[in-house]
Amino acid sequence: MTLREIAQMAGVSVATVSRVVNDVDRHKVSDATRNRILEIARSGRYRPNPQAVSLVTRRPPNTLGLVIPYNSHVFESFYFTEIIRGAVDAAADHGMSIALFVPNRDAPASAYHDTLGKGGALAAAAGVLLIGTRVNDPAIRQCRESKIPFVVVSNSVPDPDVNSVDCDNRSGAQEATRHLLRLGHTRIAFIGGPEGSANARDRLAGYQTALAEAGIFEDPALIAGGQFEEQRGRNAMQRILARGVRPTALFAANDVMALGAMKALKREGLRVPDDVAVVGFDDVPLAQHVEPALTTVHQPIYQLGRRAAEILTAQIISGSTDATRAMLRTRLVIRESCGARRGEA
Amino acid sequence: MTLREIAQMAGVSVATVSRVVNDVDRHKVSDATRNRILEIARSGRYRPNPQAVSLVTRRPPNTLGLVIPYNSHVFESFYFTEIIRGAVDAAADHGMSIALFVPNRDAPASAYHDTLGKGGALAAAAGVLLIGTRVNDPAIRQCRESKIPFVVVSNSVPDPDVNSVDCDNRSGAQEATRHLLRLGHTRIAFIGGPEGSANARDRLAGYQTALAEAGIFEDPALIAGGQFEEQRGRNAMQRILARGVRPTALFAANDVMALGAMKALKREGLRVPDDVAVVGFDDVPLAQHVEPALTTVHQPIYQLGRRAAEILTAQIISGSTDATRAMLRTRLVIRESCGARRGEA
DNA sequence: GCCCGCTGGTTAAACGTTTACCCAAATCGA
DNA sequence: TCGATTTGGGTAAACGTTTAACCAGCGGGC
Repeated sequence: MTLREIAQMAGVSVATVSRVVNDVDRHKVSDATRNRILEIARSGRYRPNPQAVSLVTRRPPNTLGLVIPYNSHVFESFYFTEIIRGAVDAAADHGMSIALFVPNRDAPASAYHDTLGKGGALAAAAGVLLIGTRVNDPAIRQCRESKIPFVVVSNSVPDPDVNSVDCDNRSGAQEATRHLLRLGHTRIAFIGGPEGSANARDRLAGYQTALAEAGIFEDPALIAGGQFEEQRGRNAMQRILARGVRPTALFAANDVMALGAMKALKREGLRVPDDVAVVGFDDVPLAQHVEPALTTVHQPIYQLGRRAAEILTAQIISGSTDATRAMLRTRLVIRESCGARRGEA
Repeated sequence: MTLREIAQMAGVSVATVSRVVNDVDRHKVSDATRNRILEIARSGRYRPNPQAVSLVTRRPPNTLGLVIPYNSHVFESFYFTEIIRGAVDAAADHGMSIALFVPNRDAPASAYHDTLGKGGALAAAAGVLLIGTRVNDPAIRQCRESKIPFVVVSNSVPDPDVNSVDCDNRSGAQEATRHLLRLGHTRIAFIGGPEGSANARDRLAGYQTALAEAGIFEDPALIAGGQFEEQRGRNAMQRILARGVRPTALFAANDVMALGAMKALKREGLRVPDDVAVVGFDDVPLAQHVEPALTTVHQPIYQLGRRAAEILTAQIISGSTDATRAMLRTRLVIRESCGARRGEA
C-alpha cells in the first residue's frame, strides 16, 4: 500500500497523507481528515517504502557492513562477539548500525559476488569491515573494485593503501617466546597456523626472531603446522613428540591448538608446566578456566573492532581516501602453564 | 557523483550511462562512448545510489534485522554466534542477509526508538528477529506498532498472535530435576535467574513440577535467585549453604551460575558430585571442559536461530499475518557433575 | 470596505535510477 | 535505387516519498 492509494481512498492529496503518517505540520490537517487517513493506513497495514524515503531525504546509508566468511576462524564465538561489540559501539557514536554479511566461502564465486555486490553489503552499506578474510580473499578485491570505503581487520594485507587494523602478532609472538627463553628453555617447539593466514605467518616470524635474538638455531623437528583447531594442535604435538627430540616448552600460534597440545602431552604422561611449559595466543575465555590455566598472548579484540569502525566512519564522513593502518599492541598474560609463577615462588 | 553528472560530462544521456555502468544492452553503445563513460565514472568514483536502484527495480528489502539489546545475556558469546549462524543460514536460503541492530537498553527511550525506528532496523528490514529481549521489552511493542513482521526468540511472550521460537525450558528443567530425583536425591537446591526473564520463570516451574510429581515439598531454604552470571551463582550457593540445610544436589537455571556454584562448593570443601550433584542449563562450550564435566540441559541454539529466520521469511514471502509459535525440545546431556556416570559403573 | 492572519488543504518538483519505446543515419541486399 | 536492417543512441515515464510554494475561504480588527 502506497501513499497514493491511501490518498485516493481518503479523497485527499498525497501531501496530506504524508503529513499525517509522519505526524508533521499538525496544524495543516483537520482532525477529521487525520483520523480518516489514519484508519485507512492502519487497516491497509501501510508501511512507508524505506528506499523512497531515504532517496528523497538524502539520508546517507547509515549502515556499516561487517563481512565475515562463514567458516572463518573468527566465527570462534568469543572473537566474533567481542569484535562486534567494539564495532557496534564505535558505529553507534556516529549514529550508524552494523549489518552482518556472511558469504559462504565454499559457495561458487558468483554467489559470493551476490552477497557482496548487487543488493548485498556493498550496495546497502556506507562502508565495509572485512573480518577473518585470508590474504587474497576475493572479498578484498571486490571491495577495492567497487570503490567503497573498507577496512581489513586482523589480516595484514600488504597493500599500503587499504585501511587495516591488526594486532601486532609478530611482536606478541616474540614476547611470548622471549618469556620462555627467559625461563631457561632452549628447545621450544612451535605449532603454527594454516598457510594462507597472515596471522600465522607473523606469529611464526616472531617466534623465529626471538630465537635468533637468543642465538638459538631453529630446529625444524620442533615445528609443526596446524589449522587453528584443537584437534590439529593435538596431532601436531603428537607428531613433534614422535620425532624423538623432546621439547621443554611449546609456543602454539593460538589457544585452542595449545589446549589440544596439552591434551596430547597429558596423554603421553608429560606434565604441564613441569615437563613442558606451554604458551598460547589469543587469550580465549577458556584459557583461564583450564587446569593449569594457560599463559597466553592477549589480543585486544574489542579494541580491534572498535578501532576498525572508527577508521571507517572517519573516512566516510571526511570523504578522504588515504589509508589508515593501525597496529594494536598485544599483552602477555602470565598464568600457570608456563611455569613462571612457580619459578617466582 | 550521479548518472546525470556523468552524462553531462560525457555529452550523452543518462540512459546511455546507465547502460554502460550496468553493462547491459552492450550493442547499444559504441566502444568509444563506453570507454569515455567508464573513465569518467572511475575517476569520479561513481557508486550507484542503492536506494534509487531498489526503488525503481522494486527489489524488496532483502535484509532481516536481528535486534539484540546490548547487555542481553544473549551476548554471551556462544549463544550469540550460534543463533546468528542459524539465522544466517536460513536467511541465505531465501537470498536474504542479516543486519544487526544493537540498541543499548540503558539508553534513553528516544535513542532506543531511533535505533529501531527512523533509519533503523524497522525501516531497512523486511522483518525483525528479536533476541534476548525481556518480557514487555519496548522493542516488542515497537515492532507490533510498526506492523513489521517479527519473531521473538527465546522469550515466551504470552501474546498468542506474535511469532515466537523458544526452547521448552520448562520440560527441560523438569527432565533435569527428574534426573536428580532418579539418582536418589530429595534435597535438591535451585538457583534461579532474574525476575524479568521468562526463561528463568519456566525453568523454576519445571523444577517445581518435577518435585511435586515426586511428592516432595518445596523447601524455600533451598532456593536462591541469581542473575545468570557466574558471580551470582557463587553468591547464591553460599547463601544456601549458610542457611544450614545441606542440599545433596543442585539444579542451576543456567551453566555459568552452576559453574559459579561449583566454585563455592569447592571453597567449602564439598566435592562434586560426591557431596553435591550439580546440573546446569544451556550446555555452554565450557561445560565439557571443566572438572568435573558439567551435566546440563542442552539448548539447540543454532536451530533456534534457524527456525526463527524460517518463520520470518515464510511470513514475509506469503504476506500472511497469522502467528507461528514454535517450541524446540531440549536434551539432557549427562556428564560427570551429576554423579550418574559413576552410579552406572 | 480593506487588510491580515489562520485553517486546511493542493500542486508540483525533486531525489537517482531503470527501461520501454522512439528515431536518425549508415549499411546492405537485390 | 529502394526498402529493410543494424548501429548508436535519445526521451520520458515510473518507482514512493518529502516539502516548498501556493491558494481559497473565513473571521476579525479598524
